[in-house]
Amino acid sequence: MSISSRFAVGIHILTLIEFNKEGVTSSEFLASSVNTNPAVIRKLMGMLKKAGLIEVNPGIAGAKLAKELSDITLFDVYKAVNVVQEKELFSIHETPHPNCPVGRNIQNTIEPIFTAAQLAMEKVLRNVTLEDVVKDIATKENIC
Amino acid sequence: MSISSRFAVGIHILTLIEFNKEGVTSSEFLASSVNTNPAVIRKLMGMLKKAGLIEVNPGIAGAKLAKELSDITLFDVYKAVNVVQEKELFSIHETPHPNCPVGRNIQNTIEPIFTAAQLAMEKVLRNVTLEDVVKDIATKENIC
DNA sequence: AATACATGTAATCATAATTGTTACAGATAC
DNA sequence: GTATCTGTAACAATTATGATTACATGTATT
Repeated sequence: MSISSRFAVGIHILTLIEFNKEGVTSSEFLASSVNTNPAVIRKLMGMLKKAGLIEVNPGIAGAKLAKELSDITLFDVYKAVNVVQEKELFSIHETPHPNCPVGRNIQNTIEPIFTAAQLAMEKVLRNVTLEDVVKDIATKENIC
Repeated sequence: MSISSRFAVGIHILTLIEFNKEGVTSSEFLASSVNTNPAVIRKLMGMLKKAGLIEVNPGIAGAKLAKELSDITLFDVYKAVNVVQEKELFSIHETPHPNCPVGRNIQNTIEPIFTAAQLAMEKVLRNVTLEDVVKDIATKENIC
């Protein structure tokens, strides 16, 4: 099991909008860089727009960032593209048998541990911004 | 997307083996508590056995723990039941376009961040043992 | 040996999520 | 009005999950 690549593609989209900020960043342009279908990109753009991360309008070509680079964390993107729900990174079997001491308690015992693990993962994402990503790529391209 | 309930069920199995340590813990008995099919349990028992967490033998009813409770972490169970591969909690789109500065760098830039997030999650699992789980349930049952 | 019962394992199925594809409606600019 | 873009829905291919059935294999008991 893996978390959907919508997350990675969402980061790609936002990063490329920044790199191409002087130009027009259409869904087709983005799709070419990501190597996927423009409709896939437009669906993701809709999610990013709904989350207030980009500005994009019907009929008008190109998307723009709606916030400062340093003000968008990877956690924001992660939430925007809806890859993992709150407290649902781990799934727990639904109906264990209530006549068994383990069966009737396992869910309540495990749930806070799973939630803590999920939060620890998400904390890492909160501590990385798009600015970090853009700068890292700029460094790799020697254009810093 | 959620991580397979094999993980939660694996914890359930090991915990119930401990609670029933005076008796015979067969796949049918476990299946009844988990509320699933015995064949599902036997498949998981095979994984737990392969990881050295339980002892179980063909033809002989019942499974036993192969280690001390305090010596089995939830991370051990997580690895045993094979729910998430190393560095693969997050998936990254495979073939971005190499002619684009973002396309040719995004994978290498994102991968260490994703790995760090996965490791943070797994660290929480490493710090919880089956003993913790068993004691928590015992407390809830007022049999501590 | 024969029987009963357990584990080990493969095949199959229903369901759900993901990703890509096509198509088209609606909005904008020229 | 035409061209171009976004927004969105419908559909298909692929994959993972979890349940189910069936049966081979191993052990204990009689």
